Amino acid sequence: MPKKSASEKLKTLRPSGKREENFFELVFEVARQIPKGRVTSYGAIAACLGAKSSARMVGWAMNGAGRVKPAVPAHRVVNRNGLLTGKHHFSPPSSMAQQLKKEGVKVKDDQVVDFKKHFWDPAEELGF
DNA sequence: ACGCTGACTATTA
DNA sequence: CTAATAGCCAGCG
Repeated sequence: MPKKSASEKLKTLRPSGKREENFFELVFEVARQIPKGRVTSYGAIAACLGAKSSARMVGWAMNGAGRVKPAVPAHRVVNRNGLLTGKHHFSPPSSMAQQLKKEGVKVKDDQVVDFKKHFWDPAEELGF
C-alpha cells in the first residue's frame, strides 16, 4: 500500500478555481447520459472527448462527481474489464455494486456480469 | 520546482 | 493464460 492516499483529501479539487473545468464538465455530462441499468468505461468517455489516452483523467474527474449538481452516477462508470475499481471511493464502497444491482446490473465479486451486454457507448449514443 | 501517486488502457514478454 | 512496462495528465508534498 502506498505511504498515503495521494489525494485523500481532494477537497480542494477546484471548487472555485476554474481551470480544466471544461474537461470535467464534459466527463460529467457524458456520465449523466448513462441510462439506468447501463455502464461504461473511463476509456470510452475519454475517447469520446478525444482524450482516449487520458482515461486516468476521467477517473480523476469522477472525484468531483459527488460534489457537482446534479450528481454524476459514477457508479455506472467502471474500468475496461467491468471491474468496480472505483468502489473504494464510495461510502460505503459496497454501495456502488448495490446501486448497480438495484438498477438491474448484475454485479458479482466487484465485477459487472455481462459487462459487454450492459456496456453503454457514449460515442454511439451521442451521435458519433 | 521536482517527483510520486493515481477511480485507466494497450502493448509486449 | 498472467505479469510487467509504457503513455497519459493533474494534484500534492
